[in-house]
Amino acid sequence: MVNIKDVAKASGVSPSTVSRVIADNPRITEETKKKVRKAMKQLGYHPNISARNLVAKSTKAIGVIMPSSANTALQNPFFPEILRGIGSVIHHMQYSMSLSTGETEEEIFSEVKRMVFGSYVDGVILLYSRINDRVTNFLRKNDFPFVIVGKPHDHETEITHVDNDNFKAGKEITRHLIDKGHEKIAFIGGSRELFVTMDREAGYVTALEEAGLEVCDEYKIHTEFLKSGGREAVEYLLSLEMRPTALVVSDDLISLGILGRLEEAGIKVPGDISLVSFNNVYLSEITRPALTTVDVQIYELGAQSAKILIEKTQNKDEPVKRIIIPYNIVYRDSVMELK
Amino acid sequence: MVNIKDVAKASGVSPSTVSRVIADNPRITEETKKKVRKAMKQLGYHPNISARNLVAKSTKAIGVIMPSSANTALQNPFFPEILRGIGSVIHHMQYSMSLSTGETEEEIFSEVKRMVFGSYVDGVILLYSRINDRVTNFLRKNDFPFVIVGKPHDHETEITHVDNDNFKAGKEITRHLIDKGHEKIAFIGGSRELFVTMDREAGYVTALEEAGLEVCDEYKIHTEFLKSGGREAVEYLLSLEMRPTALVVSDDLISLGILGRLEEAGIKVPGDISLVSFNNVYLSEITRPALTTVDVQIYELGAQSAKILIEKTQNKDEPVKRIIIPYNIVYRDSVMELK
DNA sequence: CTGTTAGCGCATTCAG
DNA sequence: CTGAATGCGCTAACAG
Repeated sequence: MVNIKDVAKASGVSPSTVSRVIADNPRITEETKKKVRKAMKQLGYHPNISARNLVAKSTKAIGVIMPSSANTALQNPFFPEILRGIGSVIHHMQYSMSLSTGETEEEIFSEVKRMVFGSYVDGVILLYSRINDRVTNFLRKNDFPFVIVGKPHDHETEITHVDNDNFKAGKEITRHLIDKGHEKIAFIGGSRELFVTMDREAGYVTALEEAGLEVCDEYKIHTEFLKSGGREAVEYLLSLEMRPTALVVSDDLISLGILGRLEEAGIKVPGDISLVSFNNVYLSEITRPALTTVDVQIYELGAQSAKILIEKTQNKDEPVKRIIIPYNIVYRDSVMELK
Repeated sequence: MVNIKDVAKASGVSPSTVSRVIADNPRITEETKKKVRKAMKQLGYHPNISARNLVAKSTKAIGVIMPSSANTALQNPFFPEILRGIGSVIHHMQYSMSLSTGETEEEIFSEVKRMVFGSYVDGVILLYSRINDRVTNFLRKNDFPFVIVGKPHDHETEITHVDNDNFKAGKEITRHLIDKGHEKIAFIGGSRELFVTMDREAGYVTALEEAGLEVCDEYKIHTEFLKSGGREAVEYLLSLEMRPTALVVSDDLISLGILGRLEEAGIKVPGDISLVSFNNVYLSEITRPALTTVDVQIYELGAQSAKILIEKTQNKDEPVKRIIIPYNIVYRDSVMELK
């Protein structure tokens, strides 16, 4: 491995000069810079990151923590997309990205500890948010730079996070259904433990109330994320004497399952039941019918969180921030006007 | 930041002893080990990775390179799943995983260079395989440990890779259709540039030939991966005077699109047309109908590639290997017997 | 069984 | 504008 000394020797300068050339230090003559760079190229020199990290006390690397992958949630196209967003800014800032590999909560926690204590990364992005999460608490206690994608469960005002206004989105998309004449509207969401779900549901409830519509608990369904494609949810729904005419579903992937189950039961979407959902992943365009869904700009969610995290790592006393990514509703074919 | 010296001082031994305790060197008394460990805990000591990497000349990190994400291919649930597989073994080997962040081919290439030259990682996993790929050539030229998931386009016998027997799988799944009485079977695949596609297609062709069925070019369709959910593919198919009664589709996600377009056209699956596909991602279970598909064991593909790569990094002259992950066909509801 | 010494490759004082 | 010296935190060779 060719090192800084070799380059120094080859170009007839000292190692420190070479170091300065690497950093493009303005106090070095263009002439010597050229000379040195030529030598670097000839020898095929590339600075060693570990050595550099050691002295710089920074790795220019960001850790990205995925939720524990015990469940199938990870197959949600949401994740590749958010990784793309994160990757984009990380790349352009010349950082690198270290992805969590643990499957259980326990594994993930020990991994984060390694990342933090071992100075693997300068900051961490949490792709989930759980009540009383060990990782979050740990990061806070150690005053380590991190951001959460989504809404933190505790200490919301003390944790930098990037999120959508899920309440408003839930309200608006429900409102859309109401505008189309629907009155019996049910909500199907994932785990109650997720803030996204609850916020969207709260928006749904508010829209109903504001329209003077009845809000009944029978219409609020929570299905284990993705579980058997929402079969029970649909069965339950169909068993109701007052069948809803429209559904607000909190995730496109769940919608896909619902769609299948509905069709199985011979119920047409949007003919018999209208459906709206959230996220606007690629899927929602190719399902039949194509979904009317709120585009939460997943890519942007990732990009912004990376951006703000990097700022934080570079300036420890950046204020706590809360970034709200705007959403917009994509109208497609899963809603029908009720006359 | 508390370092090895502090621990040494606090426990009344030398730094090297502490170092040995960390490595659990058997030549150290249990007694002193205890003493030192206690001090480590008290001080909250954790070894600094960069320093260790510097002397060890190894980072215990693996780079994972995704295909350029200009297209939507990345939204394929295939990727999160293979990352899980890779992550699993990486985690248990106490390695870490660095994910590529570039979007274009160019960006990715420069990133790989950084990884390799900067000693960011000990080895690289390529999640794609392209003809005359710069990254592959670069890695080969520099004799840097890497493995390809899928079949290398060039120098197949010189590149360690892990793959399925896509030819055989293609043949077998087509055979299944034939056994069910189908004779007019079309193939819908992604880009011709991908070996997976071509191998599966070759298997399809062979099955047809072996059964004495006619192989006609009109039945071989290649659609830009995912493009508008395979709309043209379906339109084209329906325009044929000899409409196929069954479809072999090279990817579950494409199948989803096809399913939608077919239904749009009022064609029932499997009633009017049967369909089989590949990968067995979560989707294929919740579509309607659920897909008969070949499970290529994505997770295993990832896990094995990580395993063999780590072996390679630890022993530079591991022989070139080729690992074939067995597939198995999952029979669901998208095929109907033709009488 | 443990301590001393040296050095990994680089960036950064401090001199000049 | 450039060089010499020092240290980042750790491991390994060599003594003892």
